[in-house]
Amino acid sequence: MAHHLIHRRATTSRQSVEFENNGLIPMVRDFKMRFRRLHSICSRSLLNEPASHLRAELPRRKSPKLPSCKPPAKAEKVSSSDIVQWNRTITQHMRQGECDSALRLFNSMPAKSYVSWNAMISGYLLNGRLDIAQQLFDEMPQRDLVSWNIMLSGYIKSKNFGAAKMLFNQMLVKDVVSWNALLSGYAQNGYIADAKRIFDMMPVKNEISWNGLLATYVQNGRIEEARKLFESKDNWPLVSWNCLLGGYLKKHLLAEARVLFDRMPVKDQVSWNTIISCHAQNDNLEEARKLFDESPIRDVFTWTSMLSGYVQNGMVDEARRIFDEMPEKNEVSWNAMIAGYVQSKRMDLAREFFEAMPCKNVSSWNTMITGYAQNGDIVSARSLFHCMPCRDCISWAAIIAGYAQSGNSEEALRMFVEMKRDGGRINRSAFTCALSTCADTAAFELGKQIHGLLVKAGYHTGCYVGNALLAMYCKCGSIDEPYDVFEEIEEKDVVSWNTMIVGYARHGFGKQALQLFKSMKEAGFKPDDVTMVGVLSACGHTGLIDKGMEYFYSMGRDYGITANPKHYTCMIDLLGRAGRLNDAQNLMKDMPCEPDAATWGALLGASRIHGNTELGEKAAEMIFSLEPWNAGMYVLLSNLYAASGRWRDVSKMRLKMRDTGVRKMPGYSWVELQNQIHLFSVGDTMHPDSKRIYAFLEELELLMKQEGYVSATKLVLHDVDEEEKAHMLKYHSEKLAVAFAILNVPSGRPIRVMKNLRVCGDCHTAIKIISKIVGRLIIIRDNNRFHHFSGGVCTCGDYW
DNA sequence: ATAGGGTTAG
Repeated sequence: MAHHLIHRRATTSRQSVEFENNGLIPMVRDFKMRFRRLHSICSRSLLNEPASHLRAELPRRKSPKLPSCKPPAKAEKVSSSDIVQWNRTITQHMRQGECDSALRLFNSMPAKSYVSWNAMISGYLLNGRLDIAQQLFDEMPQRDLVSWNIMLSGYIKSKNFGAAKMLFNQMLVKDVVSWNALLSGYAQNGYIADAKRIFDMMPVKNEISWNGLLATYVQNGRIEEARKLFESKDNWPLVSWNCLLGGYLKKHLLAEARVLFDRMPVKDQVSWNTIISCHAQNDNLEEARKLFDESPIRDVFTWTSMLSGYVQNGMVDEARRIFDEMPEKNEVSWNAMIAGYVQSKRMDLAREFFEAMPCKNVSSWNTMITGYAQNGDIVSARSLFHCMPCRDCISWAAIIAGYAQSGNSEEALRMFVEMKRDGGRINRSAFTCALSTCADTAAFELGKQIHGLLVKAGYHTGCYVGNALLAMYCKCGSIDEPYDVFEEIEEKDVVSWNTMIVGYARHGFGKQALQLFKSMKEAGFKPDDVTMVGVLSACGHTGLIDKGMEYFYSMGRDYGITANPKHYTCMIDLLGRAGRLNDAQNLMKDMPCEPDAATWGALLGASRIHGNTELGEKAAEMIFSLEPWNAGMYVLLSNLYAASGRWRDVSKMRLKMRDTGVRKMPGYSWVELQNQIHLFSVGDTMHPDSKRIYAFLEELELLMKQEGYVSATKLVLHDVDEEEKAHMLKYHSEKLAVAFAILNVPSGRPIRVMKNLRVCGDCHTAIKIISKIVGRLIIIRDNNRFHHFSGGVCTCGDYW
């Protein structure tokens, strides 16, 4: 386990609140801040780079020849048209990524204007050098409004929204460009309501402002609001038409997109490309092809849209034809082709194209890594990951997912920690992956720390990440925290609701699950098959037999959901719990699909609880034929025999297991304590605290006897063979883990124990009483559900 | 000559 890897607890506090005062900050403060910043930048640059970029002189590296413009070397007076010419050249150089030669020009200018400085700043920002841009901005003798606006958008583009807001507030004069930039900052950071507020506050609006609000809605998936805004006004410029069209594309609203496209008064190449990919991505390749042929111009985007349309529809050979036909290819086209081969599991061809690709970028590497990982070749994925020239957050996410999916959770989490240490930005997908790995391995402590990082990154309100976070808490045995997470998800989808409902159900909180189901419908969501599994099992847990039946029989009519084996399993469970074994059997006979092992398992469980050995045997036979390797079922049947005193059959089962070569998976229970996993097996004496644990258990037994508890093992010992007897005399792993946790988890905090198998019945009874004696909440996760023991009762209602 | 809005791949 990798839990010891992060020792420091992540802070969950939000970043400090930023001030906002509409730019009415006194001059003095502005200068003081500026001075302090300037000072710190200067001393920093003395340590790192001797600011050669700024203090003029020529940078060390050789730069290409300068364009024709000759600087007037000896001129004493510089005409303004000369300065304009210089400025223009600086911009040209910057656009070609030639920062050094631009700087050389700048340094050799006999006279500079605002524009010269601004062009330099803007150029550095264009080339990703926020640090130098900032330094120049601070050093320039005077700034005009454009300087401020350049810096403002620079901060926003480099994801420094906090700095952007500060800068905006420091601006004494603002124009519509400044406001528009701020608006787009709010939009890009997902602050929809704030963006609207800014829009309403703007003293002057132009068409870019209107488009900014429209883009806010589109970028954040609020397509309905975007549509409403768009229809509220006429005369939108072409970009806005394209913007809404792009929104429809993202939401796969093909019909809406088509209507809008046909309504467009003017269409440019972007509009054609968008509508083509709209059709291509929505299984309408014929129409896409027609539009492709109709399109007045076909640029790389047009061709690539078509290509990726074929790829997305699994038509990799057609994609290849397009690829070969394309007059011009860029890295996106190559990557799409590689992705096509990856998807069709032709990794050798993907590799061939990858090797042949002249312009590999990070995405090409990422596609290959993801491909290898998804095709189960973690070794190749890993080797590409290690030799790629530069990694981004997607590369990390891909390798983390690869490890997680190949069952190597430990390595997956280790990579996450390493990625964090690497210092780069962690994207949503890496978070989601790491969280679901935590969920699978019940790495609660790490999961909570990741939650802290999520809040800092501002991702916790997002739907995908939020759902993963929610699932992590549910699967790690918590039920209050997930609800908080659930509430914080800003745009809940069906999965969010389902995760929460199923979470409640698995924890035995049937009432809450059904309440949430009600809210879900009120919120306008249409339940799907997963929702109904949650609802039906919640009904089972709460003993609402009739209600459950009603939901089961009406879900087709109300929501168009056909019952699958999972729904039937819930119903068998529900009827079984109520002792209605005949009804359960009849229901199974009525199933339109063949019952699977889980469904028979539910029947076996019901038979066991109600002591119906005959039915249990029948169910077990079915399970053995369907899943001969399912050791759990042999054990279950064996327990059923034991409960009815059929000891000979118990040993027969043992023989049968031996003959079929099925090995009972050894039972383990574990407790996570301060980033360490404490693992226990039956009768375990390996733990350093072993003596204390056993002494405590004996002490507990005395108290439990006073509560009327009689150990089931003591009752049946005389009929068990020697081996079994020795086994039963020992404490089961869950008891050891619970005792250890009571001794070590600070009082007031819940005790969480994980077990890889079903909780033993005797232990279940014992732990109920223990929860009462010690006055603690004990939560046990077994292989398929949660038990919350408190005050002598368990949320499973003694049926699991 | 410098600042604000839209489309394609992973």
